[in-house]
Amino acid sequence: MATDSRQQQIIESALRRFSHFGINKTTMGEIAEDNGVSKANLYYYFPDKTALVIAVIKHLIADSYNTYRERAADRANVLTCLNAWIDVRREYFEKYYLLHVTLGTADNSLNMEQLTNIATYAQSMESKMTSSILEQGVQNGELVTMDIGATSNIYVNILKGLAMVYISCEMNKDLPELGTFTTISNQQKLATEIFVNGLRKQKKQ
Amino acid sequence: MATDSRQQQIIESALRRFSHFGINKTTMGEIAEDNGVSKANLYYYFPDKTALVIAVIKHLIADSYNTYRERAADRANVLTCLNAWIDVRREYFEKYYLLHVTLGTADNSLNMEQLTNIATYAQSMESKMTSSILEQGVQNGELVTMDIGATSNIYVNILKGLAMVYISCEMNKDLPELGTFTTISNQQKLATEIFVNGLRKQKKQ
DNA sequence: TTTTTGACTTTAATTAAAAATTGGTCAAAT
DNA sequence: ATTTGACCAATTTTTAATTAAAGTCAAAAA
Repeated sequence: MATDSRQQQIIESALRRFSHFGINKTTMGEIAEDNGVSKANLYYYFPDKTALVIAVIKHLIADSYNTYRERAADRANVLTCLNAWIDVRREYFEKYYLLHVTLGTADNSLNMEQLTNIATYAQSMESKMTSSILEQGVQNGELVTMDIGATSNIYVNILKGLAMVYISCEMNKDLPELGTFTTISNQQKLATEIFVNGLRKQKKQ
Repeated sequence: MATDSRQQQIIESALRRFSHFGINKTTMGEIAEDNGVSKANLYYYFPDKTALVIAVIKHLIADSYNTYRERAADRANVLTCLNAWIDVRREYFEKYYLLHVTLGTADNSLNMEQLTNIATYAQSMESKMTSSILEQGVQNGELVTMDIGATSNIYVNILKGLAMVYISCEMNKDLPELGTFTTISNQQKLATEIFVNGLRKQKKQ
């Protein structure tokens, strides 16, 4: 369908603006201009700005999971899988940093309830993906049996929390220092190593 | 010294106001009134508002460490020590929540650089305390040898990060739900259990 | 000398109104 | 089915006026 591909086109152009200038500083008029159509026409494809933002985020979620799957097809153990996932996370976080942070400081023109919902959805997707990695580890005999839902949930929150800790330090500046994203993923990997170790089944000697 | 005890008195009254109304909504005039002295006299004891805030925070840090030491004198293993520390953290965080959060959204009348410094100091103190717990665990033979500085550092950031994750959800409301603090400390304890497990030395069989 | 204060200055927060921008709508055109 | 110019309502941004609070100081009180 032509409508569908035009929607994709709009989503990608919106993503560019959101990640360059943030959500609030990107107007529907500008996005329309970028696509060579009128603002009114934009509203033929998306009912409101919130819907467009959500479409962009869902696009990003799907994209990052595809990237991970391509890359992690042959990873054998839990630690390498999680490290690969952390790398993907870092790349997307660094690339679309402004989109991420401006989600938290959104305009009143955006529907905060819907934005909260999509954030919850994103986290549940991440927890689901972590679950499947842990699940595999349990079935391999690599990890002890555990409450996989609760464990992956807390693991995701640990990653998220570590990112927040280091990002909050750079909040005064307009954009964070280049090294911050690397610092975050390094800390996340260090934490992951200890965390996975704590779930590891002891080899019988 | 009378001056010293008067300072202590001012610190305690300021702490009450800071934790009830936040730092920004507490004026030096009000603190002076609470102590039955003029505002000008307050500036005889503290050079500026920032200095008073810092004195209050240092008081709180010392107080919480004393509480921990009293309580954890006979704790034997690493996990119970860290859990005891998490409980102390929770009590102080809940009690002085508004002081904590208003530190991050401070007025321009406060010296942000000095405030950042005291926050860094607080974290280094916490890291030091965690270090001594881990150190003891290593010497007990309970934990493997490790880079204690780096490990305690990341552990403190995990605790801090988990708190940030759950607090950020309640940021829209004026004050967070009652259960949030319990949720945070429960998650912190769960993470701690896995974390300590990951540092545990394997018993020879 | 140490402590205290009233009166003062300066800086920052708050408020209110005006102007500009932007999200969103709709009938009509293609 | 798609597109648009013209339009409205709501929001943000700007500006200036007002208020309030941080911080100072010479002089008094202890």
